[in-house]
Amino acid sequence: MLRTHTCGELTATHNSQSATLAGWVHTRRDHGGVHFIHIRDRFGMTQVVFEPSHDQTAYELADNLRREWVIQITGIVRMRSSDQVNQKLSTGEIELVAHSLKILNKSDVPPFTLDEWSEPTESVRFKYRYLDLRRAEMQRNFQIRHKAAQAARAHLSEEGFLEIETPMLVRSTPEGARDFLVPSRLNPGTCYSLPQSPQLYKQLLMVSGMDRYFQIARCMRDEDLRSDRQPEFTQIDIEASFITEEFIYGLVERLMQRIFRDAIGFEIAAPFARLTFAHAMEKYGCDKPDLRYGLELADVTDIVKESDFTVFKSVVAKGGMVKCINPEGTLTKGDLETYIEFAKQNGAQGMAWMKVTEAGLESNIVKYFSPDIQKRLIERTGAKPGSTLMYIADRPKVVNEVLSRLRADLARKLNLINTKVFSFAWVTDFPLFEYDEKEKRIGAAHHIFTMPKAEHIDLLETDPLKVLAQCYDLVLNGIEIASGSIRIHDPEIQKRVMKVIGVTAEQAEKRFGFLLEAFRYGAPPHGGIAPGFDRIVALMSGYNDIREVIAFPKTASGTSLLDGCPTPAEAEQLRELHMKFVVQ
RNA sequence: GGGGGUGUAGCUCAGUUGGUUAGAGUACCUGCCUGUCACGCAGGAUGCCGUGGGUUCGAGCCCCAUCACUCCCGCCA
Repeated sequence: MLRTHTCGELTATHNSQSATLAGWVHTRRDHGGVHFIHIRDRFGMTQVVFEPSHDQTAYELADNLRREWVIQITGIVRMRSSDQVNQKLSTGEIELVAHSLKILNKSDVPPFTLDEWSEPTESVRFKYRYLDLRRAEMQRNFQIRHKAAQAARAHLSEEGFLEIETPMLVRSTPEGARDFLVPSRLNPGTCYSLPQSPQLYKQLLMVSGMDRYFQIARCMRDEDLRSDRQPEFTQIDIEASFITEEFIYGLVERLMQRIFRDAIGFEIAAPFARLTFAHAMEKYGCDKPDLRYGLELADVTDIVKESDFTVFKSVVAKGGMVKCINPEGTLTKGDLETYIEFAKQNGAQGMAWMKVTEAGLESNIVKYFSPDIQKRLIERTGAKPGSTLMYIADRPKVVNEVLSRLRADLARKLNLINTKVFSFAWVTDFPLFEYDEKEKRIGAAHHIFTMPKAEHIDLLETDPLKVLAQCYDLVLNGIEIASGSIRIHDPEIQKRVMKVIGVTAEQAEKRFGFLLEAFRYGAPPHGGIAPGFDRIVALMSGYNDIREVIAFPKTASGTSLLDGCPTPAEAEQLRELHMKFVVQ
């Protein structure tokens, strides 16, 4: 061992003992007659003092030290006087008086400083990610990530789940996200694909009688990226047999409690709130509402259609709706102009507003609303004097989209978000199908193996868009962090569902034949869920950007600034793969 | 695929209406200093103003194109 202790370990209890530390030079302070340095490793920092009276050789050598050099120091632990204690360091009560210094490695001048005050941009951080990861903040993030993974493993094991690996080279499926393809050398003209998720394999494991499966699984999707979407990401993939939705809710609530407790010492309350999809859309305008604040939407379609305001009336006449939000807090004329612009940019025709005062409603359109209608509007919205009613009238899709964004923006602007809270909610009772307006046809809302609600199965043929699914999302602070469903294990129901979305038996056979065949050999009822590990760790650590908790992330265009991938393939590689690139 | 933002010293940024030699902080180098801990003080070095083209007597600044990073929409069953 090149050290006797770590850099975060020495305290008053080690006073007068000899110790050897190894680590990086974090800072140096040359006082002429005495040198100080902070030596840093993953575990902390310790102040080292070089005094000529203690060791002339080490003192002179220390003069050459530079930031990020790797050194080994042996010395005596000494108490600092009370006025010299550094409260910010765990080792701040002591310092190491060096009598031997060995330079293990030098360093070029780093491109950015690794202290807590400098904020290099992402491009620089990603290019030198190995240096970025030396920063205390990043070291903390990956400790949290590690603890979260360990907690998930331990908890699921304790609940009887088996961790089983599924293949990375899999069959391409046409549904869902775009696949990454891996050409096969041994089979000219064919490709594997990288898994978008272990979905089909975990269902096969249920047919195999594994009963309870989990995997901390890497998933790859060749889609455009966002700050919360990387081309490869990690899920805590879970599947279980002979269960109902309630089992998943309880399991995941206990799992989340364990992860948050073990990783960041935070106790989260369970059971989590539950909202149906319909309720979420009505009150929040989206299927992943942030419940850290209220600001609920109110549907006033039935009230305003009796007004004389033609803008609202004509929208209602065309089958549209009118909803409003009533933020309390001061909104200036300028703010309202900004929000009208905001609404237009998000697809609305405009935005109407009324100020609520002690005397009633005020705005340039109030004259079109009778006193009775005004009273009913105030009642419906529960609006208090000082708040502002902001209306969007349009097709339901537009109204909800615009108002849910407006809601999020208002909450931020009016400082309504308690950032110390983790607000979990289950969103349930999603529709099984959705109508694709572009393709003019019905498609699966989740995936085609999702089980309809038992009481809605007979609607499959008569009114498929009314069929609700045994399908659930877990939302944390307005971000979807898990999604799952009870699966169809009955071939008859599977056929009926596929018929609704227009998949023929032949097409199904071609795409998922191996799964459907497996299901003919006694598939148990089963279901599962897949919490997004990166998102959970990011939120626990206080970020919205999952790149802060991924060791070597890609840029928004899917490249790596660190190693420069993707790179052109060598002609020889392509020849072996029986491939030719045709680049325009 | 569409829209927005950014690009100036190693790093983070400022740069006015187009006008002389492009600045600051920090990092870096040198010197001084025996109690600092984001040490201090003094001095020094550091620029393809993303790239290419254009307008102009003159461009960091205006115009066009392009690249990179980034955010949003589409996309992500």
